[in-house]
Amino acid sequence: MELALSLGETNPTPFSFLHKATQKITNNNNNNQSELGFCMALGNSAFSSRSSSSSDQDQDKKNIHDPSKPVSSSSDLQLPLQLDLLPSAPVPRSQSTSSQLRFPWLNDNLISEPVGSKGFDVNRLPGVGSTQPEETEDGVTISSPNSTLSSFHMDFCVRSSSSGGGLIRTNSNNKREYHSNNNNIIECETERASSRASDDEENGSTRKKLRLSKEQSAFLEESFKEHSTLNPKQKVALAKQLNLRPRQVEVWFQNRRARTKLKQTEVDCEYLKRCCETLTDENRRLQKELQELRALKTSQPFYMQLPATTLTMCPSCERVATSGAVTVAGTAANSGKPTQHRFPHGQVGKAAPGNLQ
DNA sequence: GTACGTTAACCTCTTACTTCA
DNA sequence: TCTGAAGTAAGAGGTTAACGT
Repeated sequence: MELALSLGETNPTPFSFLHKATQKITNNNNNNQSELGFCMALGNSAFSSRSSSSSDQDQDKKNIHDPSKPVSSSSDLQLPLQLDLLPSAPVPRSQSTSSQLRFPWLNDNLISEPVGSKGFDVNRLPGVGSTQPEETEDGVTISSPNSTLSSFHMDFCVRSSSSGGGLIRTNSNNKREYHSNNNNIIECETERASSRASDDEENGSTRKKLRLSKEQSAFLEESFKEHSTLNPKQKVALAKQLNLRPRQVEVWFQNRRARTKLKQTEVDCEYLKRCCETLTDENRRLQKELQELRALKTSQPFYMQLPATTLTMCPSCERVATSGAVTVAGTAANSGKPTQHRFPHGQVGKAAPGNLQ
């Protein structure tokens, strides 16, 4: 993390990640026919442009120009990584967990569906015969919210976290829950499921709340590290992989970006607070120095007859060489030669002409 | 080349719901 | 058991860029 603070200055910054931001602000100021007054930027030093593949050009363009985007992955510094979310070879049904487990409400038609492509998940109703839910282009399942499926009671617990499209989770009470496609949760060994289902049936208008499984979240998180935005292909692939609707993946990424931004804003805020405090202290110190110098000016007018050319600033610590240096410089100024001040950092500063006011 | 409408992607704000202390 | 805070999925509305006419 680097912080760059530029006051009334448009010089190139050593902070590479600031270049774009500074440029942007400068451009804005140019439009206003005024110079940049204050520029402060905070960010990850890893910000850098990256080449983009043709397929991801649009997304990458956005990624590059948005400094708010987190750059946590190595892919931001390397060649673009093609995110292939589809398994290289489809897992045969016989190897999948769901093939070994049959939910009581699943008929053979559904069982014969490939796991990854179709079937039963938190968003899709397991269709029964011709009553299969319609799926829109977006993958949105149009189905009755008042499915009776959720009223089934799980008489067994499944080891798999995701099986047959439905989601098996372990809740805080160490009870397994089955998240059916209309978001009702069926618990193992509890009566809660049926009561909840009946609640849902009572007010079918209430919005169902899906809770992504840890595995789904982790997978999405990994994908987010690679790309904070998704192109349509990636979105669909990811949705397929996780048995979610593309819309859900889209929303997750939106919320994830918002969360990242919020956190970054908090960090920025904290940092700016500290910077503000530092600058306030510095300002106080400089005011004090100025007062001292003014006092010196009034008490020792002899020196002030000399050109007030001796106030220098250490380029390293940016501290003004104080009264001692002034005295030396002033004396040297008698000889008309520029004064050399040895700063504690080993640099040698040259006294620049200027007025002490 | 410019203006205008459409569309898709994204952002921000908000709501509804879950979880946890 | 109740309650409030925090976290989060999802909806709504606005903005912006790309594209076609």
